[in-house]
Amino acid sequence: MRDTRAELLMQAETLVRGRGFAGFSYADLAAAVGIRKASIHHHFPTKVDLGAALVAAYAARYAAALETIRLDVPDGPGRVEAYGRLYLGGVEQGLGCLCAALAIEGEALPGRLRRDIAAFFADHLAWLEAILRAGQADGTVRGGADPAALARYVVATLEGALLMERLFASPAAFQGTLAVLVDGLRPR
Amino acid sequence: MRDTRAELLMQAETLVRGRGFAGFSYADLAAAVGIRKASIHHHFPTKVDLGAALVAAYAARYAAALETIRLDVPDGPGRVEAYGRLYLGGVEQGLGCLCAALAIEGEALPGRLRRDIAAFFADHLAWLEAILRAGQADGTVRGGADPAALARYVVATLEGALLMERLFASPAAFQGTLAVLVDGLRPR
DNA sequence: CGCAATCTACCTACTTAATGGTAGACAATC
DNA sequence: GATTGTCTACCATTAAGTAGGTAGATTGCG
Repeated sequence: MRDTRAELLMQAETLVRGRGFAGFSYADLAAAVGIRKASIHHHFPTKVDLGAALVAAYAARYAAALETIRLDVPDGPGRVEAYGRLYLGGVEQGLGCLCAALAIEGEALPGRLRRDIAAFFADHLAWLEAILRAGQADGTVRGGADPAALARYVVATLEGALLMERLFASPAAFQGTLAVLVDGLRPR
Repeated sequence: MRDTRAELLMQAETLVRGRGFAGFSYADLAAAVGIRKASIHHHFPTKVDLGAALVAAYAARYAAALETIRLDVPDGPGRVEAYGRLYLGGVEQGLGCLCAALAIEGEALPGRLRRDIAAFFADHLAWLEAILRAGQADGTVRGGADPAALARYVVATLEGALLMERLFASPAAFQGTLAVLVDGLRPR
C-alpha cells in the first residue's frame, strides 16, 4: 500500500488539467483520493511542491513516449503525427495539457514552476527540431524551413488545438487540425 | 455610467490574462483600481458576472478588429496575417488570451461562461472560414483544403503560439510561427 | 422654481466558508 | 525503537458576498 503518492499525483493531474492549478484545492484532492487533507502535506508539503512533482511526472511520461516514437516511427511526418496523437487523449477525456494549465497562471506562478514548464516545452522543441532536421535530411520533410521555427509552430498548433477542441469536445476536429499540420510538413 | 466600470473591466482583464480567472480575487482587483472591494459588487454582483462582461467586451473588441481587417486587407493570407498580429500584443505584454485563460478552467466554469467563450471561438472560426473561402475563390489561398478545417487550424496555431511564446517572452518566435502558418496557406 | 424622492457610486464593517498549512497523537511496519 | 503514514483538531488568512449607510447627483412634480 505504497501508492498513495502515485494516486495523489494521478488525481491531482486530473484536477489541474480539468480546472487549472488555482482551480482545485487540497480539500478537492483529498476527497478524490479518499484521504484526509492533512495527509497530503505528508507527501507534498506545499501546493508548489505538488505542482513541481506533477510537472516532473508529466514530463517524464512524455519523454518516454517521445523516445518510443523515435524508435518506432521512421519518417518525419509520421513521427510528428504520432506526437500529435499524444495530445488526442486529452481532447477525448476533456483534459487540457498540464503545462498549458500552469502556463496560463503565468506571473502568479512561483519561478520554480515557471522554469519547470518552460523546460517541458523546451524539451519538446528540441526533440521536434531534431526530428524535423532528420526528416529534412532524409527527404520526408520539406526543406527550406528552419527546423527550430517549425518545431515551435508544431507545438503551438497542437497545444492550441487541444485547448480549443477540448472546449468543443471534438476529437474529430483535433484530428483534422493534426492532418493539416502534418500535411504541411511533407515535401511539396 | 462612470468609467469606474471601464477601469474595472480593464484591470480585471489584465489580471485574468496574466494569472487566470481563479488566480485573482476581488481584493486584487480593488487594489488595482483603487476602490474598496465591496464597491466592485455594485458593478459586478458576482465574479461570474464580471467574467461574462469581460468576455463580452473582449469579443466585441475582436469583432471590430476583424471587420477592420476584412475592409482594409484584400487577400486571404494578408488577412490571416493581420489576424495573427492581433495576438502579438499579448506576447509583447506578457498577457495570454482571455478566453484561453477561461477555457483552461474548463469544467470548473459555470456553463454560461463556457458557452460565452465557445461563442468567442466560434465567431473567429466563422470569420476565418469566410476569409479562407474567399481567398480560395480569388486564388490567394491554396485550394483543396476544407476552409472550416483550415480555420480551426489557424486559431489553434495562434492560440497555442500565444500560450507558449508568452512563457518564453518571445515575440520574435511568435512572428516566426505566424510566418510559417501564413506561408502554408498560399497556393503552392 | 423648489424640494422631496430616488438613484448612483461608493464606503465601513461584517459573515460564512474555504484556503493552504501546522501540531501532535496514534498505529503499523521495518 | 525509529520511521512512515495517517488521523483529528486546529490556525491564520483569504475568498466571495452581504448589510447597511452616506454623500452627491438626477428626476418628478406641485
